[in-house]
Amino acid sequence: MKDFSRKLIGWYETHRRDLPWRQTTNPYHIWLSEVILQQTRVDQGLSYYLKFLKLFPTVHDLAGSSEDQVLKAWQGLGYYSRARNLHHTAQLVVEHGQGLFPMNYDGLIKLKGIGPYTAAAIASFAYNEKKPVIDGNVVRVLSRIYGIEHAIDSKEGKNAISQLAEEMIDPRNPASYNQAIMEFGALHCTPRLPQCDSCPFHSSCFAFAKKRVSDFPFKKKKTRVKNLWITYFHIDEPRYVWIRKRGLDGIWKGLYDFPGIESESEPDLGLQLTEFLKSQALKKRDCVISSSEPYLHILTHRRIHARFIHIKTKSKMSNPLSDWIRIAKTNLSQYGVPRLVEKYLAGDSR
DNA sequence: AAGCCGGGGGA
DNA sequence: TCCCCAGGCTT
Repeated sequence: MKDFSRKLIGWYETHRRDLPWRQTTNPYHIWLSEVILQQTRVDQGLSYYLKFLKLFPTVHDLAGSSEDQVLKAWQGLGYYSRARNLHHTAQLVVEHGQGLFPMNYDGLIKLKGIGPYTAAAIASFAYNEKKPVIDGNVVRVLSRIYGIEHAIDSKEGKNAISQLAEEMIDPRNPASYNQAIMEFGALHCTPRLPQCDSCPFHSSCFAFAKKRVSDFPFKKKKTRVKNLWITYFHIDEPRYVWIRKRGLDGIWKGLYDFPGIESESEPDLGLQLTEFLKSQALKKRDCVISSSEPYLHILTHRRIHARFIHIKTKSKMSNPLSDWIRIAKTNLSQYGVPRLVEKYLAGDSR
């Protein structure tokens, strides 16, 4: 619909925020910004975008770094698979594309970490290809205006939205249209308290006409939260500290933390400490032991109850597990750690 | 289709 | 508290 695009882009031109990734058509810059902004607010991602451009000015710099360096730079932003995929894709682009990104949506979406949204964003912003972006903002705007009565996390809901998005995109200005509809959702047609009174689509919005704005969009499922208890052993030798790299497929994969024990019910701290000391043949009189206050770390799908047991000792561990790493304390800051550990280290790690 | 993956902000 | 954020991957 031509009128929709005209009004939308008109709104955008007067209300748009001045954001650095809107000043460029460089696919590397666009890709970086889009991955950083996946499930992440602009306010939260902006400083990371600037930091990444400074640390890794080109895709060659990113590819030439280590995954650990990328994860360290990503520390605190969450969803760390994004950082691992970013590094992987940078290396692939350098090795198989001479540092050039694929020139269209179909090529982009084959890359790790680039799904339908990100491929459409890069294709439209960098190449002006006519592919509609469908993010949380777009879903909200379209579902309200058209009154989508299907759950947006169902197949029917997704089909309805993507069909509408295809019809609505402005073939003359795909890049501007995509920027505009996302910005409109982010600033005007917000999840709560949208500014319907001053909305340019006031008279053509189904949800507003029916006084059902808060009904759209809706989901069928909500994620449920599981409790997780972690007991960390902060083994503090005079010049060294033990850490471990998190592997497998769980939370914080690729980051570092302390050796520890995880459980889905509340553990017996005294027992865990006793068994730890026994396993390392440590005598209590050879250590200074203190326990941190409990840390409650709230995530979307987890409530993590963490406790840091600080064990100051001059003894060397007699039986470290295979994934433990002994590093100089002065090097600890080079390792990417979860926010939880970062907070502990910044606070009462004495 | 459903589950999993972080961290933070707004109401 | 609850919901959501310029989503994507795995099972």
